[in-house]
Amino acid sequence: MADDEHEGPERGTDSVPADEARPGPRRGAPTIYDVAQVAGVAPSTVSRTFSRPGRVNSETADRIRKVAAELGYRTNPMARALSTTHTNLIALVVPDITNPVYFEIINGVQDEAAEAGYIVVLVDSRESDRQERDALERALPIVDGIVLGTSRMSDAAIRMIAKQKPMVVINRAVREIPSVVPDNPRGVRRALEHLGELGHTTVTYLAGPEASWADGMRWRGLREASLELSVHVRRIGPLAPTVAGGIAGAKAWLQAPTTGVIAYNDLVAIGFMRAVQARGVRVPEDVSVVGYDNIFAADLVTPSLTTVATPRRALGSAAVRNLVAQMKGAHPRGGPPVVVPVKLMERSSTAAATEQP
Amino acid sequence: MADDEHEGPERGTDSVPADEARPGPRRGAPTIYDVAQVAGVAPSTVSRTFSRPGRVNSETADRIRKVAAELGYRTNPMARALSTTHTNLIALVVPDITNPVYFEIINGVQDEAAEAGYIVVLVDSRESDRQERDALERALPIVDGIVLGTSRMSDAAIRMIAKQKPMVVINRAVREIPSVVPDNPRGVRRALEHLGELGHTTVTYLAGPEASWADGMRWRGLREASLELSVHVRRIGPLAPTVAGGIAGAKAWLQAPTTGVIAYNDLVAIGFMRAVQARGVRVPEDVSVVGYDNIFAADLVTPSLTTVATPRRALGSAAVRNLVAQMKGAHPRGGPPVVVPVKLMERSSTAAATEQP
DNA sequence: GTGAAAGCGCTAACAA
DNA sequence: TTGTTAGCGCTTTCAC
Repeated sequence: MADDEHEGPERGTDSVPADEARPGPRRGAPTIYDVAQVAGVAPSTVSRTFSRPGRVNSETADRIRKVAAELGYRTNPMARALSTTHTNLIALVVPDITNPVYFEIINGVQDEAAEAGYIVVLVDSRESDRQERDALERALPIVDGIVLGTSRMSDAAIRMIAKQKPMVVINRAVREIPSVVPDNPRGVRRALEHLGELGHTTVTYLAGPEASWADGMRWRGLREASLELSVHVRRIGPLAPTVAGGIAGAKAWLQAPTTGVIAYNDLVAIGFMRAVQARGVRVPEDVSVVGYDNIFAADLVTPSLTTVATPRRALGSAAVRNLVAQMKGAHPRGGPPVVVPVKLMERSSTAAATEQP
Repeated sequence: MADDEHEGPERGTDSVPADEARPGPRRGAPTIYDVAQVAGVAPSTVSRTFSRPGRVNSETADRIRKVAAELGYRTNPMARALSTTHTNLIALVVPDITNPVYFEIINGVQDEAAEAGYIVVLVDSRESDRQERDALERALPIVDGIVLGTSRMSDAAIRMIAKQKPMVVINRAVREIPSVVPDNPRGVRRALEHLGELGHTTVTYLAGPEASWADGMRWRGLREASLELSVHVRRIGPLAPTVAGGIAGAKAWLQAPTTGVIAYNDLVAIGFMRAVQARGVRVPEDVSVVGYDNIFAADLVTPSLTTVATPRRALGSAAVRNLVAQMKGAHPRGGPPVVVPVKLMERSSTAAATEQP
């Protein structure tokens, strides 16, 4: 281990009491210049070794890598970013981390991003247009691309931002912007089919927030399916996409009950069930309810909730794949959204229709 | 709108078919030099205007800001980072985003970080020591500090990293490293007290993962409280901190039932309830169960779960406050952990003890 | 295949 | 208070 003697004194200096070295950037972290000097090559060669392997003789490269390892060299991301103008960061925007729907999306995004060598920056928009724009504005200059997971911003605002950085939108279609969405029409259709097969002739749709693109899609899909399947659908809402929203929906529903109910999402469905159960209405005996999303809690409540499972992890990873392609130079395809399939999870909150409650 | 004529031709060029302008860094984004020139000052003055307001004449500053606004100047974070060596990014490490326990922590961290002008980078360690180290290793060079939300790494590994960047640990105490933890001893004590008051004389503790620092704390707290309160405690485990873990725990518990059960966390409690209910055991009539954490689903299950609420949002924000102080130069205080209070939520899964089931 | 040198955009002494 | 001048560490032509 008789190293290059140049190292001697410096190492020695380095080993003063660690207490002295307060946390922070390592003073004198080795740079390409240090490596270059020890390896007896030019800095540019060291740079190439790490940024363009292959553009350098494999023997010199080996030597350089060895020296780098010995010196503990790590390429400085900021310096690299300054000259290349990309950071290997992507922003993931979600309206509310607290909403169980996003966990899996986050996971999908994380996984795929990690695989592609990107780090993700979380932007929580707190369900607010303003917050979302501000937070995004702050993150924008440091990221290479953006995944918009269910945005609350206007199409115009979204397009504005998409002009500045590659972007892909989840759970929403915005013209000219690549997007990936679950197969909502199919989802609500399956839900309605299921209820129809169980003999329900009229079902109530507990609608989501007015601004929700997905809600529009679902309601439309429901109406279309309604015709084909000759099941009547009614609509209550708009409702907040939460347990509280479901409770509010229940109040309205009690005025004019139906034997079947399809909710905007699982949270609403759960709120609805609790509220009607509290009034003595039995689920599924008196009313069958179908949720949407298949969140974790759907399988925990009593009765367990029949629901349309959206492939949220797939949504997240598909989005990142698309984004990475864009960042690698592919032109953003303004085509139709990528749609990923959904699946009906039949559980215990639905049963054959009996008489009107 | 007769702008500076210099802009004319370039703007024109800029408005060619948008398809041509592939997404990416705005070509020729204005720099401090552009602003300086137009404002008739030196670049350094522009720099100061934004990085050290106050160190520049307020009139010139106004003028500069005006020009900057007109030109659409935005300071380049990468360039700034390169010369200052800090990025205004902090890393938040959580073992599993999917675990409901972390949502609120994430929120607390996000809020406090935003307030302090930091952006958070999410590092999901997938409950794996390896993954955590790798991911952290990647994020390390670009962040100014780290919040470790329930780490799976060894104390030594943690200390290693803390040498490089300011850090604060949540849910765990590591010597020499600032940390913030919930009042676990108090939490389990309250749980046991509650059960004791209800007449339970023997309770089973459904233990968490072996590697869990919190589990150790809770078990220890339980044993101590057991003496004082003269309630017998038994232990089953280690168990995975999941619904599945709870189901496994139920199997063991059925061999030797007790009228009271305290679970490592809510997920375990929920799994336990489901499993014993499936065997015909009634909750709370036959067995009272207390969870830990008060996750969202705790109030959704049947019966709703009595549980110890940990102030997770407070945990997150306290951690960031401490971290920011460190990054601002305060020496990391190796003192005792900051402990935040917990609270017992009495719901429907606990009731007076009857005979042994 | 490798080296020399010019930036990337900003901050930070040091002068004036 | 403001200007001048070096860098920060890396990438990237352009020669050799």
